[in-house]
Amino acid sequence: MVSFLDEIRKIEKKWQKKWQNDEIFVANIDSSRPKWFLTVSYPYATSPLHVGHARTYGLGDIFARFKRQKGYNVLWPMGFHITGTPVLAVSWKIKNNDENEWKKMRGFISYYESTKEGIEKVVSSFSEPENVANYFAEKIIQDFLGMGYSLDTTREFTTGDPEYNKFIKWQYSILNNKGLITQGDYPILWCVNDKNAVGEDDIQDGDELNVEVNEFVGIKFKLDNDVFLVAATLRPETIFGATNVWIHPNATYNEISIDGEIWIVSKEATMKLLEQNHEIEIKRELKGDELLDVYAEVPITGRKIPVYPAIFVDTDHATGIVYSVPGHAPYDHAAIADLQKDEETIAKYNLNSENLKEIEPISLIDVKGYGEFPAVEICQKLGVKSQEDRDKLEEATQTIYKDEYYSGIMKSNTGDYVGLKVEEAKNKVADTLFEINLASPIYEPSTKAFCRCGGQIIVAIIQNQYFLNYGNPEWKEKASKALNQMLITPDKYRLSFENTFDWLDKRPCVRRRGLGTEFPFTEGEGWIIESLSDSVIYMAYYTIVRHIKENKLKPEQLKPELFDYVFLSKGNIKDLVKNSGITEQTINQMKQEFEYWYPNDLRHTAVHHISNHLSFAIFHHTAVFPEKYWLPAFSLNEMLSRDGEAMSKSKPNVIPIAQVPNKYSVDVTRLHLASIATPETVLEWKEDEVNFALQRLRKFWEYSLSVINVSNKEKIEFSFLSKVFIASVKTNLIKAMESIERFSAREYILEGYYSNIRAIDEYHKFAKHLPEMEKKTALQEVIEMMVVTMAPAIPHICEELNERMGNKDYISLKQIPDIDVSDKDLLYALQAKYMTDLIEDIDQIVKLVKTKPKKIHIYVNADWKNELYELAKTIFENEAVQIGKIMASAKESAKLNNYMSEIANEVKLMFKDPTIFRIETLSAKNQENAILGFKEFISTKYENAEILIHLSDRKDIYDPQNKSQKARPMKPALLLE
RNA sequence: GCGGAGAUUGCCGAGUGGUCAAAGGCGCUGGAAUGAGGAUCCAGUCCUUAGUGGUCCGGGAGUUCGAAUCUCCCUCUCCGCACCA
Repeated sequence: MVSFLDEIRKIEKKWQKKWQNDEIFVANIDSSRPKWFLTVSYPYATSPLHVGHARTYGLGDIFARFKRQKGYNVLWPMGFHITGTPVLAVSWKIKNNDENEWKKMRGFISYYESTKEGIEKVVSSFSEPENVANYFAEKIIQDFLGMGYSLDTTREFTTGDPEYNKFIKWQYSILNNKGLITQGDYPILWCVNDKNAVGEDDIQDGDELNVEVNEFVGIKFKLDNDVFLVAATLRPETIFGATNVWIHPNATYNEISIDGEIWIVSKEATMKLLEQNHEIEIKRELKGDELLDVYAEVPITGRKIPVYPAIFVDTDHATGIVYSVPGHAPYDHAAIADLQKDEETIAKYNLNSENLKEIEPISLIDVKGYGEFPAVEICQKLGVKSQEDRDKLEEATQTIYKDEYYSGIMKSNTGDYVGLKVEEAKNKVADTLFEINLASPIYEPSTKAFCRCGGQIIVAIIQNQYFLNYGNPEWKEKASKALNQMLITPDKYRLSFENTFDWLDKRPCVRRRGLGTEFPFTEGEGWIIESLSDSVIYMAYYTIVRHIKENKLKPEQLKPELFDYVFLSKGNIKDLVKNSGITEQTINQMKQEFEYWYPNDLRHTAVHHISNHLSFAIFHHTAVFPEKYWLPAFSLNEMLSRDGEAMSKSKPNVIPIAQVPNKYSVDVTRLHLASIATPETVLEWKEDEVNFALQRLRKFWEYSLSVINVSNKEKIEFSFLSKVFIASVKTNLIKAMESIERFSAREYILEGYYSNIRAIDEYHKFAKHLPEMEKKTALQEVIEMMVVTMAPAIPHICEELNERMGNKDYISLKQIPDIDVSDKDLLYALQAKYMTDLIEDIDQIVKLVKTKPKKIHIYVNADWKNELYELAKTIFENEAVQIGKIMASAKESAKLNNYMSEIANEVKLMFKDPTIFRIETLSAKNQENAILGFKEFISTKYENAEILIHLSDRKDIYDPQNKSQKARPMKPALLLE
């Protein structure tokens, strides 16, 4: 027997093939229909995609399909990102026989190749970067089509295409013309061996080390001979507590002439400074001990302090010279304490021991939780014995740094900075020092790190680096205006954009490494446009790429004037034809297509792009295009995790898209991914829960098949239960349609699909006694509505059902009709809810009494109670609920003032739970009708108990326990006998 | 560091001023079916009760006729910030 899974898997493949063969998702200009242009960010082609990506693309597909079925001419194209370093990194590692990379790639390729030889062959081919990109681009598209995505694949391109590079150059010429590109110095991580910039990829253990650039303040301590000892610090505010300077006695130092001054720094530091944009000449080399016991002048305070030896000084860290603040720096405290009792060293370097003994810590910061000298305190607390207790000293330093930074206040001995928080003082002191030219920035990596080539990593300053100036006020303002007009969904991400916009400033936009478009203003110098610039206006390129390919246009034909004309309507077509050699017809086609499709109506992507590419996309659109082409809407979703860890390409917890069709099923996975959580939550993938989607899909399939061939020749008059059923389904579908209009795919599926499956279940439960033909006809009506409305989510199964219903058209292209819900339908839906509650109540009591009732008396409330509830609802719609007010109003009501004593009691009850003033109620008559409609079901459910309905308004009803009094609208009273 | 988001019943995850004891799933318990298991189906799953009552949404205080939802404080968790994309 063929299992359901096998069957739908076959169906999925069948329809994908048909869609492709008939090219039903290829989009062309059609001015008779409104257009809708969707983009989902193109994937990076260095690995196969996984179900986490399928969450993002799957949502996009639901939107695209929905719009298509709502009468829009939908364009959803796909391209590939291959620029930047990743492709090269993969290739480099494969070429250099990096074991891990080989292993990783073998794993990836095994999704697609079945033989060992096949896998090896593909991986070996990755030594050529273009093979990496081409292979994965092809596989990713294959995976996408295998998920049933309704892509227009005729517009594929990669960011490495030479034609595309022309487009990016055009973008940069516009940005440059508008003055949005600026130049300046910029510190970067740099390998001394390669003489090149490095990224995380290039650093040994780069992902763990997390190396950053730190800016130290190199403070200049003047010696008598106008030479400066330069001590670098992250805490310039402690300058007021300096007691001495530390030098490593055995290390080698250089005296250098730098930018017109003479400095002494460690030999290693000299080498680093050479890369940091200075004029440097090395005068001489000297040993540390040559500098001991001389005096240096502290900037700002002007005090003279001695130079002492310390072995904790690391000459490969910053300048290799340290100024000592024993009151607030644990290392300094430990070192000075060591030295003061170290007669041997004092003698060895012939230090003036009286002066040395006089050195006392200086207190300059008030810190909560500490006394005068925090460093001394913490060293005692942690039991630091000497400057060689490195671990403890590290810990002490971290703790003090944090505590002083957040809660420290500058003391009275700190000149202009008295009373400032350390957080502020730190920068102010640094600024002052820079101003009076007694300090200079020194850059150093946050951690010692080495390049994969073995070279040390330092910080270099790139001069005249190019930046995109997102800080440009006019640009920012324009972008903010664009943002304010946009739809962002879920809306909570709007704030993230606003914050990003706030801090966005200059961003370096050229790179030394990686694939990409050559930077047009420094041709031949080896500068590449940074790769995010490839991803900000490329949506426009989709509209024209087909014409470039079909007409085999050459890159050199794609002159800036062409793009100016097509995108901005600038220039003269005759000249353009002459200059480019492209026909007038082709140029006009490109222009028309752009103008037809643009703007990009919705861009859907994962949230982690907010702070970069999505924000940049807004910026660049405002810079390049006129307002009518700005981006109107973004929709976002979070990522996917498994076992609590983000599913990411480099981890073993991934489920590749390639395995979805056979491991699960496409429609099941689509349904699950879109409905299990709202887009803004990180979704945890659980196998067990996928199964739920499968069961529901099967149920839908079976229900559908059971009515597919039903043909009802005579018109069937639906009974109450059937009407209620159809009304509930319609109400659910209306909610579903409203949801998907807002791009809430989860609600759409929950309401339109899961709720309706449940409604069908319920109907079958309640309507057992109805004639078969009526049940089938009602179900058929419902299934027909569901097949067309749910096709965007589960297109394959819906196509199949549509076909089996005898239709020749594609459900993927079929219009979703407007669903009418009449007042009558709303009433039915309310009655259904009323009955669900009532049956639950009966159930509850039956369980409590533990005997089987022979008679079930249902007491429907007196009419005046509805009147009272309605009155309360009106009065308290917008104001505080008060008992006196309702009594007074009731008294004035002709209908109610006869019942004032009962009302007094009722109102008291009502006030126990003021929420009661909000509910929708049913009149006694409508309650009765509902109960009558369900009477047979209830009776059967309780083993043919007799159902008796009593209207409390009637005089001589059977009511031995006076239950009728307790009946409330929507809550009838019960008596079981 | 800078900036942001969040904490819901055994777990995941909806709900963001009013039928909210709080959807749905998972798990668990019982039943149906079965050679057994799995899968499936049905029912139950805070406490109490011939019902319409109590307690509850990280902890504490407050606003309101009414708070999971709003405000303040506290505790904890997560995310983004690169010559990565």
